Amino acid sequence: MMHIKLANGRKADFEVGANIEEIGKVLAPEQMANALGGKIAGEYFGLHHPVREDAELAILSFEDKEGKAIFWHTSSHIMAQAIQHLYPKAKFAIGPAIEAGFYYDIDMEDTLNPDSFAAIEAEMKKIVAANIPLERFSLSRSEALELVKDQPYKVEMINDLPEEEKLTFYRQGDYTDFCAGPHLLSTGPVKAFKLTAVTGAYWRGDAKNRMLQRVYGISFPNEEMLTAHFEMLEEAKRRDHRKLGRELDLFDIFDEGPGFPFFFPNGMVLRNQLENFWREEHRKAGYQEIKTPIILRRELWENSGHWDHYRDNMYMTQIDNENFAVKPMNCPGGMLVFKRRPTSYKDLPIRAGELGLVHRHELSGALHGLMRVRNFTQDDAHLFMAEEHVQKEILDLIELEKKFYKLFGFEFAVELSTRPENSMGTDEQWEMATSMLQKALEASGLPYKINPGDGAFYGPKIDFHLKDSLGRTWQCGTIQLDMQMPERFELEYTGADGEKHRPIMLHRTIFGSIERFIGILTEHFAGAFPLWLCPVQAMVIPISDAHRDYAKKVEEELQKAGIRVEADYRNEKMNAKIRDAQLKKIPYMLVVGDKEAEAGTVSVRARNEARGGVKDIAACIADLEKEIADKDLF
RNA sequence: GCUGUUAUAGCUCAGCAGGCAGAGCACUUCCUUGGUAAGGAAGAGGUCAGCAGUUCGAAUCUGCUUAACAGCUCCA
Repeated sequence: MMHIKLANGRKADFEVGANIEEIGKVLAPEQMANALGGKIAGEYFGLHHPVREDAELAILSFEDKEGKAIFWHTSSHIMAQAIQHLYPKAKFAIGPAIEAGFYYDIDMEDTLNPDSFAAIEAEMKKIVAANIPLERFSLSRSEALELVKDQPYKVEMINDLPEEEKLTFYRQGDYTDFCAGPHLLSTGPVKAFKLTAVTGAYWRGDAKNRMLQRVYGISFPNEEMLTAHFEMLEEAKRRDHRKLGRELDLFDIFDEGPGFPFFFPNGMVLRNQLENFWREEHRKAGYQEIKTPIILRRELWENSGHWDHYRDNMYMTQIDNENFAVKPMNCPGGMLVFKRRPTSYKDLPIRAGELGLVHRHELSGALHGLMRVRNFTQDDAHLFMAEEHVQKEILDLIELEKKFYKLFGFEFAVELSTRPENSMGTDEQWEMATSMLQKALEASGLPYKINPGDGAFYGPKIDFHLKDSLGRTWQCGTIQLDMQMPERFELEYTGADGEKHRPIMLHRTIFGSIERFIGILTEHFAGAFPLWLCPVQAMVIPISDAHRDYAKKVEEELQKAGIRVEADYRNEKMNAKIRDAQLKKIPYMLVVGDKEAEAGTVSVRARNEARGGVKDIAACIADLEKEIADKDLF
């Protein structure tokens, strides 16, 4: 016998080997109608799973992340079965659950497109209606290879597994898949589903391999949830920074410059506010500011290692028959600034910030609004220090990053990226640099995960990732520890001992790229920026032409106080002016008519309708100034 | 770069299956002078992304190029 305790506190003894479904029926019968699987010691399983020892068990439903994964994984098998029925020659690769939905990678001659979906969905509907049970079984390697002999990708996967690995299969009717699971007990619960896209994806994620067809889908236990999901996607589309950038006249990208964004007057206000704030915070944190050229001689890039490791992404040019390159990173210029004169240990740490415009030749298919462009401004800084400074400097940096993200209300995920394949330096240097970053991360208490092989070619890094409106994450902040550049550029400082020493260098960004950050910011606030960032902070709305002069007076008073104000003198009804200001997401509308003109007041309407009332002009200015100074998030 | 989809007015889109290019919003002018999300009328605006081809005739069919979107790869 074994002892099972449930999350609801109930417990009982069971025969060893009783499965999760049987246990659940005894201990939590009321949950079993919606049960999809179970979780034991952090691992999740299907209801099939036999339990063999004492355990604490949680029953999983669609509400749980793991429950969704089980549901979607089975949905992917249902789709694969339908595709097998319609395209018997299809070769199947992998078909997992993802953060929202599932996909299956398939290799076949027929090319699928969105018009193919209706037939596949109809076939899936039959499979769901038949409520086919899923059966789990294990095979020896030779039996397994015999079973999948017509499926080359499955053969390759089996051959790549270690000899002793248990090979499990799931069978549902006429479809059998080599698969670790877990899965639902049958196909019936997948009541509502939709195929969403078909795209190309390289086998095993390697661009050198064959490209397979990846069919994406999403599924839910009922139609209402499916509808709600697509409504949520519609809402996300309304927040898309590319759309809002055009609508709010902030920025855009034209055919004339793919990946090279334009900023319009409204966008420049936003951008300058961010840069002003950045400068202020960095002054307080002991930074200097520099600016280095965007075109520099080829030899510099050879020296820095960019020529060997980054050449494909660099734009080249010639000046007077000599070779130059447009900078893809700011560091080499920063090195020259450090080297311009001898440095004493007393000067360290030196923190040199640069809002540096870099150009990188990104692949055309990778471009994405402001999030992925070919020229962008990094809020870069290079910190030069002795080894004893390193821990404190990294910790201070982590605090500075947190301060920035907290101000905007961003959630962020932290990763520690380690040595990539194509990189410079010795193993010893990399280990040392990585452990210094990791030590600081541990001390900071921030949760993080390791991202193996994703470091820069010159050193490991701590990355800060922010989410866009669809939940896609983008790297923004980064803290990189570099032991290569100081060596390559022979940087040194004179120590207290009179000897020359090599400084350690940190590269870092907070916004990452101002462009990307503005993209994230736009989606995060759905274009309704906090007051201090708004291109237009207040719109004066005269009710009729008779109030034009008073409106002008209000406009001028606010302008004198440094508030970004406009007035709408168009020959339109007040309602129309309010509507337009509201659509432009202007935070405050100051309506003025006879009453206000007489009393010297304004009638304040807030875009979020949370604040308002009739105020003296002076009181209105004071309130706006306070909110601007507080950088209040409402 | 790769796979799939797409490209019609500043924006959002219609134009069924080849036969004289359309709507709403925005813009200009006129009328209207109004109290918290759209007052009315008229006007102007397009080499249907570009280049070839098929056809008596192409926005519509075919090919190539360019750009965008989704994903892969890559990255801030």
